[in-house]
Amino acid sequence: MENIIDKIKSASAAAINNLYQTQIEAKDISVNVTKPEFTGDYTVVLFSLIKQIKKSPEALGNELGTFLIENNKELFTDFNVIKGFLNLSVSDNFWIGFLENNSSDKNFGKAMPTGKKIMVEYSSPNTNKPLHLGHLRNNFLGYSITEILKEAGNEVYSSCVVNDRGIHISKSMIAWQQFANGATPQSTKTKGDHFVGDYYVKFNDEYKKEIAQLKSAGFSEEDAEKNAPVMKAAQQMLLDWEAGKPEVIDLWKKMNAWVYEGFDETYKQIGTRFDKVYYESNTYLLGKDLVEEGLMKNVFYQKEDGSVWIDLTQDGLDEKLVRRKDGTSVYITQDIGLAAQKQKEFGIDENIYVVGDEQNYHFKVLKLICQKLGLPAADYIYHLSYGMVELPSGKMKSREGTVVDADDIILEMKNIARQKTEELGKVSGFSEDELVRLYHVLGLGALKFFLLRVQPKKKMIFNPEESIDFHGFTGPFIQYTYARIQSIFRKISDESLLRQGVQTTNLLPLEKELIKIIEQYPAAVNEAATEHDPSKIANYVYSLAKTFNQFYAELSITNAESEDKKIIRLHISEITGNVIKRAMALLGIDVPERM
RNA sequence: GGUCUCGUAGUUCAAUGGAUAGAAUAGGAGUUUCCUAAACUCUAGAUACAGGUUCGAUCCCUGUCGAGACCA
Repeated sequence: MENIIDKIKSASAAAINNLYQTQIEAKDISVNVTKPEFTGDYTVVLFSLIKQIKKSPEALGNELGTFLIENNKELFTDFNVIKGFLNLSVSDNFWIGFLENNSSDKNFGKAMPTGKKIMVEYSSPNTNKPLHLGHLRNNFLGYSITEILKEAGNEVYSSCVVNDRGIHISKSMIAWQQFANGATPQSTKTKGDHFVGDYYVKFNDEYKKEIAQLKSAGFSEEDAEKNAPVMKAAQQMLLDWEAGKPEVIDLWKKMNAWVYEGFDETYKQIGTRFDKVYYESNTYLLGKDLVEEGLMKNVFYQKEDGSVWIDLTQDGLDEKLVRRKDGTSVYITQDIGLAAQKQKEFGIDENIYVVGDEQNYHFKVLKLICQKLGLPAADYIYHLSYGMVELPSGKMKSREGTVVDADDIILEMKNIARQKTEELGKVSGFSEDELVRLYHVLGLGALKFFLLRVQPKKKMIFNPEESIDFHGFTGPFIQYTYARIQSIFRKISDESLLRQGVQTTNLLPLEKELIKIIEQYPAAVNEAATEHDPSKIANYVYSLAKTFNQFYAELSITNAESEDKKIIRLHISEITGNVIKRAMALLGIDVPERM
């Protein structure tokens, strides 16, 4: 359905066509929401038009305004021209009609199917350490963009590539073998991913110790690093793994299973799920055939030592290695292979990677290579790049113990939710189960909103000293607004009021303001989807909740001055609640009926 | 050294090239016989610097300074 701004654009284009016989496309006309200090609802910016239509902005504005009102009597009631701006007033009837058509539509905002298939790859953890705050940003972004793209009418699959092989895993394995004495997550009552992560840390401690010993025995720094026994053991273990040595494979499976158990618990908490999980241990050999193909097509070339490269200097990048001289592949080779694999398996039109911005260069290269190889959909590889989550002191560093652990922060958020709720004392009559559920919804709502309200590409700062707020531009603020609305509907005795038609013909400013914001919801979803930016939804839903709270504070709903006003305000409340719930769901955030 | 990203109130974030740069938080002052005060109202406070393009620049271009990432 065409929204009001698009309507104004096409009406203006038609009017210009009619008045001046000048072809202007609707999309080239700029229409904004009118600033509150001026009269009107929407503003046509005239400056850009006067080059083609040789008129003064005032004359053009007046002629265009007159024409628009004459020919769209049901839509516009009035206009004024100030400098180069044509301010149009939209009739209350239009808004009331919009409200009647949509107020009880639970699916309001869901776009018509586009027929497009999109894959979103995100999360992609390593199996040697537990998740931290940065991973949460990744997971929330990936989940949210998946839901947003669905809402915008696409068929979306989410996928995850688990980095389950390589030297880092071997390190944890060696440390466990040497120091664990057979301990398990069960025997130590430790969550599996933390358990394995502890041995990764243990490995590094031991490695440092050995380096220090070797150095004091006269080794150079470099030689010490190479010859430390634990490092040599880890490297040997990786070779054994590649050779398929049974006891190594068994240990590897056992330790990965512990990690997966831990991850599953966290994923369940935060609501992450995937349609398809790839394991690098299965995919790391992909792409080898594409190297051959690339050589045949002369996309790649071979150096004298036998290594295979691609020359991207024409595209402003460097030369990139795609196969080592010993025949082993590099990271990007398997990424190319996996991109082709996803394409084959799912027939996707767009391939989105949610990966941190330290890999910007990698994805530029990946896209270029795929394009040059002529892989289908290579043009629609999109790197949804996001900035680091930093502490006030700078980057989180595991070596300095400044990593904010995902499980810890989730637990802390829930505890804050509990504490604040108890202080307010509004939850009498809740069972213990309901309370636990509420703290979960509030704690995760605050955390998710905090991480999603910022544009992905910007790095963000998290200050653990000042815990995440529950007031202002936050998840709980919006959840609270929703709970208030539900409370209204619990109180009204006569449900049939909601099925009655709206009789009012005039809207108060706050009533109209709310309807106007609601009308923009589908456009907001569309914008978030095309820009791959959940923060657009966060900002949108916040402004909706904020405006509703003003409306709620100033106007009485259940005790409205007339029956008609009561009915229309109930309709407004209902659709506001629906939109808040839908928009929050796009961020992966649940809303409580009471809080 | 090369490439890329970012620089907006004390702090954390907004602003398809459009009007007097919005919020939140911290600060100051208020609002509760009536739908949930996790709310609402008022107040004070910012575009790193210098050029350029444009009717108009926080946004585009160039340079400087500052923060970060990647590649050696």
